[in-house]
Amino acid sequence: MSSPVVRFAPSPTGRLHVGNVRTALINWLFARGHGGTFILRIDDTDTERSTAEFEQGIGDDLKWLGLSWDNTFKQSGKFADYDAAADKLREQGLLYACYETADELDRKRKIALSRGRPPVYDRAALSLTDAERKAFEAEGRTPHWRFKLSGERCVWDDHVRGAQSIDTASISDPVLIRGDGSYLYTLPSVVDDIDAGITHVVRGEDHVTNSGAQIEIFKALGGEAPAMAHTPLLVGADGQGLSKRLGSLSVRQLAEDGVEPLALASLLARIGTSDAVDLADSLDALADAFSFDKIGRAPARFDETELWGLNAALLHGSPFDTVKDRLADLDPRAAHTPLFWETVRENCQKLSDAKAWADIAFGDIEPVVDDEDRAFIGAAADSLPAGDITAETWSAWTSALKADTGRKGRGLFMPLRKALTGRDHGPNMGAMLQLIGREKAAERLTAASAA
RNA sequence: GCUCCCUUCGUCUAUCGGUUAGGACGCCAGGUUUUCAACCUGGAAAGAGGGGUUCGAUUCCCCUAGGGAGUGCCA
Repeated sequence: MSSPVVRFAPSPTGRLHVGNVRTALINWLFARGHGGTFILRIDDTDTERSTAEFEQGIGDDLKWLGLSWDNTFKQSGKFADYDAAADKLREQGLLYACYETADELDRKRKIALSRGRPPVYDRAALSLTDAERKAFEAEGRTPHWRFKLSGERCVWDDHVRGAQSIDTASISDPVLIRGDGSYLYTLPSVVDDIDAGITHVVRGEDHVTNSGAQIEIFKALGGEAPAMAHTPLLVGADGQGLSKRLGSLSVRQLAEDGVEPLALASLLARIGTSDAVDLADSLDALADAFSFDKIGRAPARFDETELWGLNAALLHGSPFDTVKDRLADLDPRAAHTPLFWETVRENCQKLSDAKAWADIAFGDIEPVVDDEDRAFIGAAADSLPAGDITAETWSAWTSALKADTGRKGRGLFMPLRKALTGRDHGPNMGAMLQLIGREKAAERLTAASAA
């Protein structure tokens, strides 16, 4: 395949959530895997709802995930191009003025529905006389403009869905220009796709009907429609649509909750595909493995439990150097020695979990001791080897305790763990003892045996 | 209502009419270990339901049920 050119086209009316960032990721992976170009297009034709803040936020979300773009532009700067395209359509008689109000259209839809008919626009405006048009304009109505669909079946070979066929007679002629003269997304998208030389339109399957109409617009504007790939949408772990939970599943929220970018990318790139969902080494590795024909046609389940599993796996394999700075921000004590991270990472699902272990290793804790272990802890306090605590201290100490007390296994180790860390689970005790240090260890053991 | 799409172990999926229906994650058990984790070994676990077509259906067709999407002067 010659280098593809793809685009991700969010509208800056909110932050990215897992659903649309997945579309961005798939576009990026496809481009990256084929030496192509990834364009970020800001669809801000809806000037009412679009904000510069959201635009910035979307960029931040993409960068956080690790997606960079080769080029970016905003639709709000290209109105002249859209005007020219609209003229071209008018010349062909494919763009016609309509005078119905939103309420009237709404009523027409309801009537059609109540009669068991599909709510397709009846093209009443097409048979308006000049006098009628003048009358409408005299009462102050400004027209909105619809594209005249051919009424034929629009077919294409979708990279994900296979052979597609949309009966354009069964859908309404799309409104391209609002009554106030502003553009809806339909026409600008096509104009920009032609202009940018987009070779593949990759988006969610909520757009398949749009594609039917837009392919006709591509043709009317003299362009050849790009290849199309419509991916199934995401559903929640319960199999239900994601829409109600979108707020909590924003990229920003997930990042704040401690999700690592590569964990999210690994999950989003693989769910709903025939590849196993596991942690990828890098985005590039994901790109190498990516292929449209691995994507299934059923909705893909986005399961947060799975995400956290990947997040933990990522952290467990992260070397100290890669997290040192963030650890220092979290708690300066956690970044002093690689031993700390190497010891506690196996017990972290998110990086911030290390904070609790730093408190246990370096702060003050409440030792935990069961009554029947009190004497044993007392003996342990007395036999703590003298001198600095090294990697060997723990095993020397516990071996001696084993010989002296006859305790072994869980009965030997668990009381020590609880007395030293205040918890019944946690990282390797040999290393924890080193981190805790002689002084604090002695204090805790004494406190536990006396309590 | 109408249109389109989908339905295989708990989950994501493989299977291009004939398979002991395979894999991954998860789960369970055993092993190892010092708890957790990791690791090793083993195990349980699936064709939504009903009709066809066929020598033979998970696979093809129809119906039903369930799910997703669309049906906007949103994108």
